[in-house]
Formats: sequence, structure tokens, C-alpha cells
Amino acid sequence: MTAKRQTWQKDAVKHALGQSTGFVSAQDLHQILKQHGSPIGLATVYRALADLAQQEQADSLQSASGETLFRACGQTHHHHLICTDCGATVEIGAAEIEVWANAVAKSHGFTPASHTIELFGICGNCKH
Amino acid sequence: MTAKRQTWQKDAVKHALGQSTGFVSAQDLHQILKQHGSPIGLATVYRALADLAQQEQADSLQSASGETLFRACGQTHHHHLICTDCGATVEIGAAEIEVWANAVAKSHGFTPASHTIELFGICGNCKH
DNA sequence: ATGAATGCAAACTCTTTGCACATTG
DNA sequence: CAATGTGCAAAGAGTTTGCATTCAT
Repeated sequence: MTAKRQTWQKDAVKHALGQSTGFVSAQDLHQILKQHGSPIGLATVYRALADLAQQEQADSLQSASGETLFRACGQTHHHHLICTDCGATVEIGAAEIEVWANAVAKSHGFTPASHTIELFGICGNCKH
Repeated sequence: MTAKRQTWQKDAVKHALGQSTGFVSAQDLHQILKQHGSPIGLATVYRALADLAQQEQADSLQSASGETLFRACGQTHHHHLICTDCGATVEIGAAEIEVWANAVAKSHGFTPASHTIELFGICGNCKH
């Protein structure tokens, strides 16, 4: 059978993913790991992330720029409010919206799975 | 100044996009157009789509495989409920969510601008 | 020992861009 | 006419893969 081996690389990727807030790209993770001294390869990061996603220990989604972003599962589910001027992001936890999303999906005969919500605007600082 | 010119290429892309059901990638459109005899270039399709998206005459989103998908869109502001299995999409108009989005942005000191909401799930047909 | 995992670099796919030429207004 | 749009091909960005080597079991 498939005997998964435990390597420090996989642990490093998993840990770095867990430390990150929100979504991170494979390349970001690779950068972070190297900055912490790991001589890990980019391809390995991609492979480790694919494994984690397959084992459902990580969520993945596509960013607007075409990157695949990953997030450790088990974190509180939240969304982002992003300043289109300076790029600042605020995390939004919104139980009401989760409920709404599920209700909408069901009303159309869908089995709710996931959703992406991103709000854009101009933050207080940039308004001045 | 910048005077947009009308070319048969832009019309062709717009028309092909309008004819398509659901979302299509730029490459798909290019294929379709060529199959219909248009000697249009791929880069031109990308440029035309970027224009349409900017003029808000087209919606765009990222597919799971990393492609950017486009779809002609009417005037009404709406979001999508997408089947992760067959790709079927349902348009959702949700006034309540617009209100919520603006309220959240304001509560964080942001001036509301826009937002993206995508719901994913499995549709009735694919459930069986 | 033995084969799965890694690292490197080449290959791939999708998208963007530079530049000469055709076209529009 | 002036300059915007197009087409081509080369360049970029992100991701995957082939292969020899390393390493967990």
C-alpha cells in the first residue's frame, strides 16, 4: 500500500501553514520557510500542500491573480475586508453570512460546500 | 484622449461570450471563434475580455484549474452559486447581502466599494 | 535494503507584453 | 493622418514532472 513517510519537510510546511493567518500561496510558504532557514525546495512545498489538501487538512482556493492559496483547516472560518488603496486586510467573522450562504444553496437544491466572500473598500487611513 | 475604437474582433468576442452558456475561458472563446472562421488572435481575445470585464459587461472568476473564466453579464448586480461537480451556475440576487456588506465595511471604518461572493456546493443532479 | 520523498531544472499551461503593421475615426 | 488595435512570437508567472539521489522505515 501507500506508506506515507514522515519527513521534516512535510512537518515544516504543515507548521508554517498553521502559523499563517488566512490564506497563503505555495510560493509565499516557500519564502517563509527559506527565511526561517529551511533549505526546502519549491516543488516539495507544492507536493506537501497537495498532500495536505487531499487529506483535507488544508483548504485551497484560487486568488484573483491566479495563484492557488492554501489555509490550514480547523481555523475559524472567516472572510476578508480589503482596502483597495493600501492593501490592508481585516478579517471578518460572520456567522450570519454562513447561515445565509447555506440557506441560499439549499433553496436552489444544492448541498452547501463552501464559499468565498471578499469585501473591498477604502480604509480609514486612506480616506484622508 | 483615449478613444475606444470599434473593431470586428471586439464584437466577435462579445458576441461569442453572449452565445455561451455559463462560464468560458479565454482560450475556449479563442477556439470557438477560430472554429467559426475568425482569424482572431489569442492575445486579442484576452485584451477584449479584459476590456469587457473592466466595463462590467462581463464577470470573471477563477476556475479550480487556474484558468480565468468569463461570462457575459447583464446590468443587475448578482453573485453565483456554482456546482463544484458539473459546473452549473445559478445567479443569486441578494439585496440583504449588499446591505450586510456595506454595514460590515462601515463598521471597520471602510468606505464600501465592491465585493465578491461565490457559493460552492453540489447541485441536485450531481447529488445522485 | 528498498522504494517513497526530495531537489533541481526543464517542461507546461495560461496570460501578458513588445513591436511592426493594419485600421479606425 | 495620427494613434489605437491587432497579430505574432517571445517573455512571465505559477505549477508540474522526470530523474538521480537521499532517507525513513
